[in-house]
Formats: sequence, C-alpha cells, structure tokens
Amino acid sequence: MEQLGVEPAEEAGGDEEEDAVQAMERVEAGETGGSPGVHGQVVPEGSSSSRVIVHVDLDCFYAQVEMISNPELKGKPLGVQQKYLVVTCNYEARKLGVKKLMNVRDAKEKCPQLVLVNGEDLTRYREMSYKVTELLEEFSPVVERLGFDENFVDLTEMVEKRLQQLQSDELSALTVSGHVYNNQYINLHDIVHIRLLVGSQIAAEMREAMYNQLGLTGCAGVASNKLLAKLVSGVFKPNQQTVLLPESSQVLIQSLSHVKEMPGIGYKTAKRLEALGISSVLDLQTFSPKILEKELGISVAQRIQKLSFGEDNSPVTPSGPPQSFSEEDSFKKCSSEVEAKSKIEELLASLLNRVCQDGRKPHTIRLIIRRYSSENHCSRESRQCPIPSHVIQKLGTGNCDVMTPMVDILMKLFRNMVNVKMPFHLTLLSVCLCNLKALNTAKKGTIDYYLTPSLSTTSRSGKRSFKMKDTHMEDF
DNA sequence: TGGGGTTAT
DNA sequence: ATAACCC
Repeated sequence: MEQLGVEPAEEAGGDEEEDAVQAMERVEAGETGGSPGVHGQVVPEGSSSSRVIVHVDLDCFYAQVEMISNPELKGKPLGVQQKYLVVTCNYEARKLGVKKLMNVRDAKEKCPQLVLVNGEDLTRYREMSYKVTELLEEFSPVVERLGFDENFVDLTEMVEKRLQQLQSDELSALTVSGHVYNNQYINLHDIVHIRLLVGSQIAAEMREAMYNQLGLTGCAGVASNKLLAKLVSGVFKPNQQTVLLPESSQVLIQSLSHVKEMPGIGYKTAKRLEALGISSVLDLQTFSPKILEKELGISVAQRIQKLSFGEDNSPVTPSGPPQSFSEEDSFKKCSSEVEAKSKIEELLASLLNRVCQDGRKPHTIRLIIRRYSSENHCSRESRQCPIPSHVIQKLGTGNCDVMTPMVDILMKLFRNMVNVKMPFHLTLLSVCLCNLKALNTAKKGTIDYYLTPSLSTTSRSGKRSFKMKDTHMEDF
C-alpha cells in the first residue's frame, strides 16, 4: 500500500529526510535549537518544521453529560431535545436508527423506547466543556476550542521534551497508542513517525485523564496539522483514537466523498463549487487556481485549494476565556412588543448571572432577531451599542438594579429594528454581551492609568493597545 | 434545524 | 452589521 510519490505538501519545500537515529543523536547533544512560534510555542528547526497536533472530540457530548447527571439513563436509548429536534443522542439510540438533528416525531417513530431529556439550557454542558478544556490545558497551554465538544492541542513542544528524555535503547521499543490510519507501516527510523507516535501516547493519556477525572469518553486524532487531525479523529468511532502518518494523508482526504465534508468548506462555498462542477476532493485539487480565485476571491480560493491537498498551516490558537456571552430563544411566533420584552428580560437575566460569574465586564450589548419568512430562513438582523459606563460599573454589584437600564437599551435596539406600529412576526430573539474587558485596577488620573496596557484590550496576537482618553459617546 | 460560538469583510 | 465558518 504505497502512496506513490505523494509528499505531504507542507514538506514540499525540500526538507531533507533525516534518519531518526541521527536525529536522536542531535537531540541528545542538545542541538535541536528551536525558535519561538506564533504563540510563543517553540517549533523545532532543522530536521522538520512539521507539528504534532491532536484533535479531541467527545462522544455525543450532551448525552454523556445527561447520563452523568442521571445515571439511570445509562444503557437506555437517550436523545437530547431542543424544541422539536433531537440535537444529539447516545450510541444505544443511534443503533436504533436515531440520527443527530432528527425531528422528534421521526425519532419517536423510528425508536418508540427513546428517552428524551430537554437540552435547551446549556449551562451544565458549558461548564463541563470548560472543565475538559482546562484539563487539556494542563498538558499543554495551547488549546483551541471548537464548539463545546472539540479541542485542538498543539503537542509539538511536549513531544520534543519527551524525546529529549528518551534513551536511544527506548527508541526501538517505542509503540503507537491506538490505531494507525490506513494500517500504515511505522518506520522507527523516521523522526516524523517517532514524533507522531509520542503524540499518540499523549493523546491516550489525555483521554485517560478525561475519563478518570471527568467521566467522559471521546475520540482523538493525531496528525501534523489541524485539518488532518480533525479528519483522522473520526475514523474509529466511539472512544478510540487514530494517528495519521504523512504518507497516508492523501488517502485520508481522498476518502471524503464530497468537498462539503472538508472542514472549512461550508454550505455556501460548497454550493458555489458545485456550480463550477467541483464536487470531489480531486476536482478541487485539479481545478484551475486562477479561475477559482476569480470565482471565490483569492483568500478563500487559496485556502480551500490548500485544504484539498491536506495542507493547513493555521496555528492552534489558544481560545482562552470566551469573547462573548449570548442566550437565545426560538419560537413559532412573537408578534407584540410586550411579548418580546418579557422574552428579552429572561435572556438578559441569565446572561447577567453568567457575566457576573466570569468577572470581566462587557462593554457592548447586541440584540439579534430572526423574522419569519418562508424562504430565507437563516438570516438574522442585529443592532448593537456600547453599554453606558455607569451601567458597566453596576455589573456584578449584587442588589443594584442593572436590569432596568439594560432592558431599556435593548428595547430601543428592538424598536430600531422592528417597526412596532406595523405587524411583525419574529421566530427568534437573542441577546449578546461582548467586548469583554478585565476590571481595570489602574486608577484614573495616575500615570498607570495612561501607561498600563489594558489587559482587556490585549488581543490574542499579543499586540497591546494602550488606553487613550475615552471618547464621550456614552449615554446614547 | 437548536443554541450556542469564532473570524473576516 | 453582515456573512461566512464551526459544533
């Protein structure tokens, strides 16, 4: 099963093949160097610039959380319901034909014994989700969340450290943990293989820790970039892990039956590709880059065409605390202002609890609506504005009424979007608190106030913005 | 299609 | 403010 001539394109720049033994000698001699990467990660130089990335994907996460909350549900077919949808279900239910995002009626028809629990309140899922991320951060701080149930971790540095501890005689006894994609032969003289094997061992330790400390099972995929790690994590499904060695990367991506299955190519792009006659991964690989750039724009075109070759140089970006808090509710019909106001109050009350626990303060508030319409069902409209500073200061100060001024703001935003003198029909309301900033401890008027970089506005890229005199656009 | 999230334009 | 992406 040779993957003839398909070099992983990331290495196409002409990386020399280095024998693992030679590489280990350099490692032991402390010659590997390494330089700070995008996020202060040390990426190895010389032997290879290839990374070791793990994608961790929890099995039917909401259903697992529900079974932990109520162990009597274990062993029974279980679905988690939001409105009239079964958004996820456990494997007993899947065996009986229940699918994700299945209508409740269809699911009950397929599986009359299906037990349903309501999952519209995400609180416990969100809490468990962050426990998982925090657990993974103990292995390496570079953890990127994707939704509530997936995480990427860059293991490159950790793998390097473990290799430096390894003795030469332990190298020959090195084994993989879990599956090897495509049953590919492992070459212990290939330093890239060695590093991925160590990655697979760390992945196994992560899954063990998740199970022992949190009671959660999940899959993991280990590969040289996020795209491949994510694709390979789903190969053996539930509660198993798979490592992808570079020689099999082409068979992995060619195993996709349609470009839409590629993470990064969503509904819209897939439709536009289809209009160009592109449906398979091979179609996309071989399509004219120039024409693709003209059709999709240079940015999307170049990115997705690289993805089609299994190339993805995007870094694992540490997620850190959330950038925004939002709560939404969907319904069949909301057609009066009072009705809207009471729903908005409910959403805001939950949000204030969350933001209070977080400790940081939101400086922007947004209201989102979805209008009833037969066709364009997905489109939403929003209005946002700054939160007045006197309201921000009251946040988190217990009994002080912060609801009233914020509901007033939200209703102004509402009337800005919806002409309440005309009939209207909404199917969703959502409130979002964003532009979160840490409490500023520097006192106004002091040197510190003007010179300390505001932690809150320090962006992920590490750029620092210094506090300037505030513009007076409050109290709109 | 729910109830969330993110980044780019 | 919207549009795209992810789960």
